Amino acid sequence: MSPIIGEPADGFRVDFDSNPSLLMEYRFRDIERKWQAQWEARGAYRVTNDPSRPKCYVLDMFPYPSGAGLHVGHPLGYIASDIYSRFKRLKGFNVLHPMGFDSFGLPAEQYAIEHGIPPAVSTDRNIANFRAQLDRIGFCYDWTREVRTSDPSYYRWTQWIFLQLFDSWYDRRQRKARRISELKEILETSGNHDHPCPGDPGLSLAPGEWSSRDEKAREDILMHYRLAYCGHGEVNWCEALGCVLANDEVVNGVSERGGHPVVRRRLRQWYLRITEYADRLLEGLATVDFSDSMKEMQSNWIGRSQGAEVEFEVRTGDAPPDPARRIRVYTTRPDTLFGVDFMVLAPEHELVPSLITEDCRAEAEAYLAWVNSRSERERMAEKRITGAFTGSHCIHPFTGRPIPVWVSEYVLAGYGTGAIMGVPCGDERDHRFATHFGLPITNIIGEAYDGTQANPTKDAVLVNSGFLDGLVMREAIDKAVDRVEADGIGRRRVNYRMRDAAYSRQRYWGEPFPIVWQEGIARPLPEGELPLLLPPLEDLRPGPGGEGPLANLPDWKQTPDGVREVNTMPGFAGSSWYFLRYMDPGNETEFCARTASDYWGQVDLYIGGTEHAVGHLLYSRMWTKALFDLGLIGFDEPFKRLVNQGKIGGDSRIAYRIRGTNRFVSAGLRDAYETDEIHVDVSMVDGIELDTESFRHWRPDLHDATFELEDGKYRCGSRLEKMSKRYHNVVNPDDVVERYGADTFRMYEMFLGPVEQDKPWDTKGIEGVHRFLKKTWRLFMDETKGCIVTDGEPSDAEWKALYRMVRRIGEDTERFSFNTAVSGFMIGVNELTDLGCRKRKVLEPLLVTLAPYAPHLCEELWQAIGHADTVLDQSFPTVEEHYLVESSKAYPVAVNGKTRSELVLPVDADQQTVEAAVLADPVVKRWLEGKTPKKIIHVPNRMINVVV
RNA sequence: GCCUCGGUGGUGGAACCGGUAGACACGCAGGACUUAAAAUCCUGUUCGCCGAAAAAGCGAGUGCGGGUUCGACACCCGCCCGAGGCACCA
Repeated sequence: MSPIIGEPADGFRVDFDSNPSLLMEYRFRDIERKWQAQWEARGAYRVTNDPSRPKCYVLDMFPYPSGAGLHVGHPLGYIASDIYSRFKRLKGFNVLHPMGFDSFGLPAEQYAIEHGIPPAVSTDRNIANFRAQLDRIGFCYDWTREVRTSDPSYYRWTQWIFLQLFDSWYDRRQRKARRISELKEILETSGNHDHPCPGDPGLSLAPGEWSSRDEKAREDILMHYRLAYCGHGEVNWCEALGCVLANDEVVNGVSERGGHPVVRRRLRQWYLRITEYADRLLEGLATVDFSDSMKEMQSNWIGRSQGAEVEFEVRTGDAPPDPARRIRVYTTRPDTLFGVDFMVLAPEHELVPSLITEDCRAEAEAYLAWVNSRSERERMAEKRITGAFTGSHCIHPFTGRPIPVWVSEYVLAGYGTGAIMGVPCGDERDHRFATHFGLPITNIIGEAYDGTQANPTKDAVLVNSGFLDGLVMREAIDKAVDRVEADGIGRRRVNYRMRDAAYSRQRYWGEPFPIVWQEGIARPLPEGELPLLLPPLEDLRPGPGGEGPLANLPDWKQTPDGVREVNTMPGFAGSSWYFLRYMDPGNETEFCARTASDYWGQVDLYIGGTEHAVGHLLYSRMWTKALFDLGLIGFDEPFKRLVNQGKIGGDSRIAYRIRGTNRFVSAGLRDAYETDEIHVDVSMVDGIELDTESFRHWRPDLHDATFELEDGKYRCGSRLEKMSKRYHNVVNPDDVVERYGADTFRMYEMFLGPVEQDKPWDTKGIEGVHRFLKKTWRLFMDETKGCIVTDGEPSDAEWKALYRMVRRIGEDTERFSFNTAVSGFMIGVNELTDLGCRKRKVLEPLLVTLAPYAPHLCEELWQAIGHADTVLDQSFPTVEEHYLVESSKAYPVAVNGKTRSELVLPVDADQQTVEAAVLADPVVKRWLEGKTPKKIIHVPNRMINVVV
């Protein structure tokens, strides 16, 4: 990484307005400052909702305004979307390209606790800093549409949408959300027979039963249907953070942030019933343009599996079978039903205590106690096979064979039914279990099972399988379930890995819930009382009993009508719908007018990182579907096309300190010593050469550092790793913009490689792009003569150079290939330079084409060649194809697939002409060695191949 | 273990549908201009062989091994390596 050292070449400043002759050289700093101010003053990026024009909605994932500010990796996606937006504007679209801030969240709260600065204050400060950094890069955001999730005028509507979800339930028959009032009617007139309760599957309401329940009981039932509901559940409790974490915030049993241990705890929590949307979220992926890996991640997360639930009767000792004590297992392989050799229940399974017999009690209870003593983390990390026999048996429903029932921690209480049937010959894990405990193994797949390893095939032919004998497993699946259903011992069932999303946090810096608890009933605040403001609070420590900091405000918590909910909403609340607010940001009576959302519709292009693959994207997709179901918007997928920008990695520089000394040895010589690695701040290094003076002044402990040089230089080691303060390898865009200009920075970030790809930052290459812009400048301007653009008629060669470039830029920009577009500009400008082209008719369209990439330079030159209007609103040039038509083509001529010669032939030459020309070619003759070719393949406009 | 995406010169990368591999840059080497530097411009730059050199030529070459094809970086089969995601999910 190249350092940003010293003053730039043209360091002195001159007032360009009073001294216009100095504009003859490319003074990017003055030019950029001038046009940023003018665009701002003119409202050049103001967007109106104008239904008479075709729309294009280009959106960046809005940032969390962290205190660290932007590094060079953040703007990558912003630049791509900015270029695309400007390009679409030139193509005649009304482009919505807004920006805002996801400004609620944990870091600001953490910062407040550590430094005593209120989150609202530090957040404002960070936003101001972000805004300044973004502005220097010259983005075309319409800042009048900015949203901040922590602004009351915004979160008022986050609260409002929450209330809509609270007032909705999911009708599985109609596959859509409906209002709670409609549910009440249904329950009242016909009970819940047609609408089983998602939150309480056992609930059965006969017609008429509804009205006989008291209000509390009715509200409890409704709560089990609501899309936003309050429930008690096992949650991921993190003692260190004093809060509950969502499943996707827990990684391997520790918190994603901070890596603190997480344990299971039962708490009252708000949830979003996203599981009801599982199928639609899955199906919606087919209608949307996301990358394969993104779709893959989402469907993995949803984790749909198809199978059957089968009930097994239990026999404990001599007691008669008890229909209430059946074990329900979930399996995706009902075809292996005859291969069941044991049952395994999760230790938490409710039947476990009643299944343990006297003979087995000591051992089984010891096992359960052991499991209970282990944290979730330990259980998940466990690789050994453990378990205990309960002493009870099941009866195989088809063979009557007794099957031993075991308990083991590898079966999860929360997935499926919390019980599985063990089929050792077909399942790897079951096989290990059976072998470990010496259980007999039934083979139902004949030779497909080798006796030592399970075979999970679906293509073997079943044996030992009663009515399934002779069938291929794949086909036996349906047959088995048909029989299970016919015999009334089970049913088809679809299962999901995804859980409902935990929607409350015991935190301060988030949206307060517009809910008041009244004798155990959650009462929504009337719409007119929104927003429910987040009260100012000094002390942000958690409240008592796992409640959030708001519980420390008794006056706020207690209202005449009851007790306020003191939890706040999670980070994803505000970000789940922000793309709608940009459409109608100032609306004080609606979250977004239907006319606005009908006009702008789906986001045509959404750019952001992969890290939001399952969280943010699934939540906002679900919110969109719910709002659509309720008729509040007209589309049910928010993002038509998603592009994931790659991460820009840091290129670290490392110095080697001889152990136990303050002497540093150059990288090439370090093998002679035992050394420790020190990450050196990249701003002190030129290439790999360390500026030893700056290094000495970097930290007090380095003042007396000494160096062992090679060739008079101290060379650093280098390593590619994450761009992070910790490694001192962060490059700030401000520095790059100051040294090379925003236009160079924009184009260089694009030139680095495909946007989707991860790549290291290397400042070295930026010179090439900067040279290109200077070269472009010199097409228009001469240092001594000033503007040198002429009015003559361009030559065919000049037209051709222009249109070839325009065509390429148009195609590349449309398909997001910005790196090749930049190279297309370079080729075009090189050609025009070689041709000495100064013609206005060529150079004007060049400026328009380049404007999305280098807006400041283009606007300046646009003005310099005599325009009073802005280059931003011109039309993208139309390619005059006839200048590009070639009459002849230099064909590569291959003999047996190897290129040997080149022949210039007319493009429309027929086969005979081509063959004659080829055979007459001396090089071809030499390779033929007098033989007659078998065939001459001629692909017009491509190549010629002679087959001997 | 499973899934997805990758692997091309010293470096970043290009080759869009199976048709001249290495565009465009960086770096490096040499040169011009200059008192000098910056800036700018020119030439060369995949590797090996042949050659004093240039030109020309020959051979190899897109992670490895096979295959399909007149022709493969691209398609098929089997591996290796890297990045990311999922993972006792029944």
